[in-house]
Amino acid sequence: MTATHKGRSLDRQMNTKSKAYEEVLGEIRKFISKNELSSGDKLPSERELADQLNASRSSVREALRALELLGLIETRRGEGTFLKVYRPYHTVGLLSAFILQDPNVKKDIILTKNIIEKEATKIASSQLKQEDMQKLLSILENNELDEKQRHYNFFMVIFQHTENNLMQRIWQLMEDFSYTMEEIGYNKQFYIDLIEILNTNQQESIEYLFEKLSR
Amino acid sequence: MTATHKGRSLDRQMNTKSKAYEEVLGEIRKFISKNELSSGDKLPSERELADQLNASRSSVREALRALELLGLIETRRGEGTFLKVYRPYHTVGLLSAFILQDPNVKKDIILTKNIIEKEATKIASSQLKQEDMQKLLSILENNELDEKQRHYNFFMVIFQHTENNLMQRIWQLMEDFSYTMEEIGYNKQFYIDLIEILNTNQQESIEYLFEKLSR
DNA sequence: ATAGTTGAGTGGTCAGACCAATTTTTAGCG
DNA sequence: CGCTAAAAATTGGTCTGACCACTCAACTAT
Repeated sequence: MTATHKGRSLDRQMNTKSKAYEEVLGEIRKFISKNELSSGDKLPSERELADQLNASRSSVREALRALELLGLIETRRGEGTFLKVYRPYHTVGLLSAFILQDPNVKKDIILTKNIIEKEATKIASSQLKQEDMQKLLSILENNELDEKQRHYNFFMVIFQHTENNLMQRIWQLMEDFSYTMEEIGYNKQFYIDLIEILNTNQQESIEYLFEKLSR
Repeated sequence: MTATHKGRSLDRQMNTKSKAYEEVLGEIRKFISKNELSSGDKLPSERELADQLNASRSSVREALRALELLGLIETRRGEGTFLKVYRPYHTVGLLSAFILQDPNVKKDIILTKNIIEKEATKIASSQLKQEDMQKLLSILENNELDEKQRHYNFFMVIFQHTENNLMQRIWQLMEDFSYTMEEIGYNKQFYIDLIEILNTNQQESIEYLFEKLSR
């Protein structure tokens, strides 16, 4: 009875029965790395992808829509699909509406974010120049920024001097999640102290300053 | 009822010309909050949603797939779609996979992983009991483990005492990625020293021990 | 009462058809 | 030859309808 059996070409085992759109996701990732695409570059069209990956256009679209919602790609009707600079703020609103208030997750995010900020500051401390300090000060003095924006901009400057993109991305993501929840600590004095420490190059005090936040 | 005019029922303004799947996303969110659904609860079927939201099943699926990729829902063929406990870990993993295309992220991974291991150790240090120390020792003495496995098992014990799932998840992810690249540092003496430090409760030395690795 | 069958419901995937916006090509004119 | 305007091709956006594979509950025959 032949059992036609046409499903995905490669379900090497039963255990890896991934869905079509997940495989498409993986293939797109491979394609990006193989061709060394970066933000702004164009991806093949949906029809082309479907053809090359041996999947239907619907499946390809499911993968692309998911990527779009995550903010990794941008699609322009009539033009195509493009890689995007990852900017988190977009997805948050939607996400937070779905997220149930799990206090454990909240605590993890705050703690981990705090650690990453501390380490980033330690790394960046030797790289910050006088103009960077000026930039940090002007962020503090800019009264048009609310607390969240101030924090984000402040540490954005710092992360840019860590030369560690991965850490910055992880941080941005957590910043994103914590955007909707009331942050703890981080009063204005914290930033002032931090700038002072950076100015006088007392790197050992960074640890101490951040430690105070956790309590 | 007029019935003609079939485009999206509500494009409140021209400026908010959202796509169908985005509106579906919003409608699903409303549905969830209106019916006070929480994790484990079942969503209407795809066909039902398509019908109620006046959209095609394709559009509904694009929205659902995006939610699934975000880790907000879970689908079981033959059963239905269910709300899931939200875990940011999933998203972190997903994003990282796309971020790691950059060739010089290798360095970033090693550095970041190192930082996380250090901080996790500091956090866990006060939680580790005598039996845990015994476990760590036995991992070191198990000659059936290769370097990678030893490292993984060793820190897995430590991360289990941090009570920070997010951090552990991030670490595991980076472990995965670094699996194919030759690791630096981490000779056997490192673990021995670390155990000694933990035994004698010299938490200040943790920082120093890890610092040596980076050079 | 039990075991086996059947059928309805659900997600997974696909093919094909239009529409709408944009780009590229072509045709036409000066 | 050069420019502009129309036509064609390309691309994303949406919808319809069709199967398949899987799950579960109702039904049936033993």
